[in-house]
Amino acid sequence: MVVVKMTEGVEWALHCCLDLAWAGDTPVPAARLAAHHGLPPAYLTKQLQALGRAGIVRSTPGPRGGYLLDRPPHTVTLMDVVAAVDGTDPAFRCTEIRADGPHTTRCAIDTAMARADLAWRRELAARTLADLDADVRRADPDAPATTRARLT
Amino acid sequence: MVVVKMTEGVEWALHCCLDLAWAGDTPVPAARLAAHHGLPPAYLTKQLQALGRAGIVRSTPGPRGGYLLDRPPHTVTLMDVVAAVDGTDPAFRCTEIRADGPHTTRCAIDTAMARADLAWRRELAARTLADLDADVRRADPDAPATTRARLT
DNA sequence: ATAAATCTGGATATGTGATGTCCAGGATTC
DNA sequence: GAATCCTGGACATCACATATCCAGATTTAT
Repeated sequence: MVVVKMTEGVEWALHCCLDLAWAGDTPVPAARLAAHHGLPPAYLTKQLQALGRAGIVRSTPGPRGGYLLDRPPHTVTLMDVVAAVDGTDPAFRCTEIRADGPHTTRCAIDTAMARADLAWRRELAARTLADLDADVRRADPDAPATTRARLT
Repeated sequence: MVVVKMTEGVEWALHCCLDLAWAGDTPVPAARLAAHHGLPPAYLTKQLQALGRAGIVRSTPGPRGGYLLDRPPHTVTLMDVVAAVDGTDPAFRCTEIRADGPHTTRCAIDTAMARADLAWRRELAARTLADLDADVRRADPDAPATTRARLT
């Protein structure tokens, strides 16, 4: 059992969420987002659909359609995005099944790993898209406007 | 790119470390450890060798040989074991390479992820084999002695 | 109405890395 | 010298992230 903490798809999804936050209420087609990041459109689509199912993003079909951020940036945590894309995988589960009788208590290793996993999630849940936006503006105040111009 | 992950090998390595702590100064052959957990011996060997290279475990060849824990349990953190088995992988690296000039500052997403990863590692570094031992004894005071008897 | 743009969701291919196996060599004990 | 056990590399296998494709549905624009 490999406990995967994060896939590349999360990184893309986060960048796109930030892009959509900057794009405001102008829908951005998946193809444009993909081109902006130099990503394969067909795969990015999957991440966007996952974000849609999680209620983070909304889509409108047809010409002038595309994706919109469906919640205020300060209400979308990084954990929300990770959960949407990588799934809300069960945390570390110790696979040990010793033949020493019924396990009444949880394996100590399992508990320790779950604690570390929780610390990781807590950190991700403590930061939102608005925080990322603030970080970017601090380093490069023009980035949001530039991105918006490129995407809309 | 899968960023941070944990392999099944870590779980096995941790169990074996605890087993060796209980076995005291009696060497335990890899084959016996594997049988005790119902694991493929040839693969467990790899984890044990990794632990050896990290200085967590020591081995003696020949009859009556096997593996020994090479450090006091309270000096071996879970992070040590994870690093030994899964490698000290570089933390999350944002792969984004936009064509908008040289990146002087680190990507905001990268920073946020690194922070979460650090929280995870810190939690693992805060717990040692001795802590696990204490947890197990609290739940089942006989477990260490039982395991020791089975392995030596 | 018709055409164009865009999303939806499933089927499927590809590639990487974890998992698992095997073997020839060397060290140690008896 | 024989048996036990570790070492390290080469190799096979398998799961899953990554990537692609396509037939349908939905909306906008003319």
